[in-house]
Amino acid sequence: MFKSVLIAEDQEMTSISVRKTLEDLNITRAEYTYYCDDALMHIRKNLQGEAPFDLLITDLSFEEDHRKQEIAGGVELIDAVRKIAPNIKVLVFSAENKPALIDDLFKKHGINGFVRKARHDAKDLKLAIDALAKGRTYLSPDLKQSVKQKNTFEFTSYDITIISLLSQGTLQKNIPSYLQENDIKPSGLSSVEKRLNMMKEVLEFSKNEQLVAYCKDFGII
Amino acid sequence: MFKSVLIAEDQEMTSISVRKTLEDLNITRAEYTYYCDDALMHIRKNLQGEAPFDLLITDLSFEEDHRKQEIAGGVELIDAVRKIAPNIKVLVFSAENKPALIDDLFKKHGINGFVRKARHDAKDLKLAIDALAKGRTYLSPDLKQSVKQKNTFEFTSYDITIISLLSQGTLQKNIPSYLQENDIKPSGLSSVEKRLNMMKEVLEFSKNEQLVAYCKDFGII
DNA sequence: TATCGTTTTACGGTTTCCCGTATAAAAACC
DNA sequence: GGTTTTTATACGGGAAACCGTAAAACGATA
Repeated sequence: MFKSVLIAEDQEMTSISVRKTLEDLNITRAEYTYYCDDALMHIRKNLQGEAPFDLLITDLSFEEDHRKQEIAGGVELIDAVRKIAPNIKVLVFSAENKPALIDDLFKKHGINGFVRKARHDAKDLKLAIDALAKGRTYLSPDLKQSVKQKNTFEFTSYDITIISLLSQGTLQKNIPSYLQENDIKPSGLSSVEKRLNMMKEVLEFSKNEQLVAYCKDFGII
Repeated sequence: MFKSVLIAEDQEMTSISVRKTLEDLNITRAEYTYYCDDALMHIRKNLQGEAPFDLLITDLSFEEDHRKQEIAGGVELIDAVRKIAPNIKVLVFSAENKPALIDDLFKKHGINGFVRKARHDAKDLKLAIDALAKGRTYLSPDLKQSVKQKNTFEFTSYDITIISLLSQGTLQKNIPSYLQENDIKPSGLSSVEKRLNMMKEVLEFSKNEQLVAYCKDFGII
């Protein structure tokens, strides 16, 4: 089992229950921070000490307040931590439930587990910590299907660029000039139209507004 | 101080910390439910008993699962509870931070306190319970300003209908026929255009796609 | 280099959207 | 009841988006 755990969570109430959960698992050495910057600092400080952290439990969204932070959210914190402590296990504890996003966390940010803040999250969290301690990964049961099934369509970065521009108010006919300036190819208006049509056909949409709504819902943009 | 408290909260972790908070305040008689229907049942059952509940602490959003529920969310629960137990104090504990919505809770649904799930929510919750016990109302400090200032733009149900239709792929020119079928007035195309223009002007947008993205971001649709 | 196949771009016609103005209806006021 | 003010609808010209087709550019291969 883990010897030393760090909790990065800005909600006091949730932080308290996570600590209590650790106590239940007989993990006595746990520290907690309410800010991402503090979390990174704690980890850095204990790197060479007698008891470096072997598990980080972190939220994804942290609220801004008067204290200016270098690290804005959980994803950036994970990347920063991984750079200085590659072997620490990372368990994300968040209310997020967008499959595309969670998939990314495992594949691109190398997290070891994800527990969603939901009905049985206390039990879930214990199971997750246990699984991670045994070298396995963990994903909340209610998410397992949705992440696997790879929701219908794989958006390329090109697609995301186009839809983002639309959602920011860029005129379709002005997208080519933006693409050229950023050396993105193809940049022709017809190519943009073609790609949009293709996306809409696959997803059975007829309007750009639907695409934007869809991408917002699944955290793609 | 309160004698008997009921907690309606679907997240196990949060429910645990709320119970712990009550213990800290020496409130020993607390029950908890993970579903709205159960909460109403508990209150109804204890109405005539020796210790009817004098405080309800409830979340707003409850997730659906296999158990079919009559009461879908916190707002409906509050209304239902108020009908059978007009004197119970109601404290909402939620991550919600839309000023318009919170304002409504106090004015139209007669809640006594609102604590936002945020950085200092544990301290906040204790202060709130104490305030309510003394017959006062309570609102999280970070919300006090924003509720007053009624931020940005107030979407009417008419606005939301229009933007929802767009996000579902309805052609703008077909919106009038939908509005007529549902007896929504005004139903003219010009009126729809006018309203869309007005929204875009206020929010400094130029395209419908931006409106859809904005409404998705703030949970308006 | 020539040829084939694919991808990208250019162009034109049609539909939809955008926006201003004019008319019609309703509400408020005297 | 009549007038003013506000609100809703109708219409039309121009811009943007949509969609199919044709031409051009590109890549791989021989």
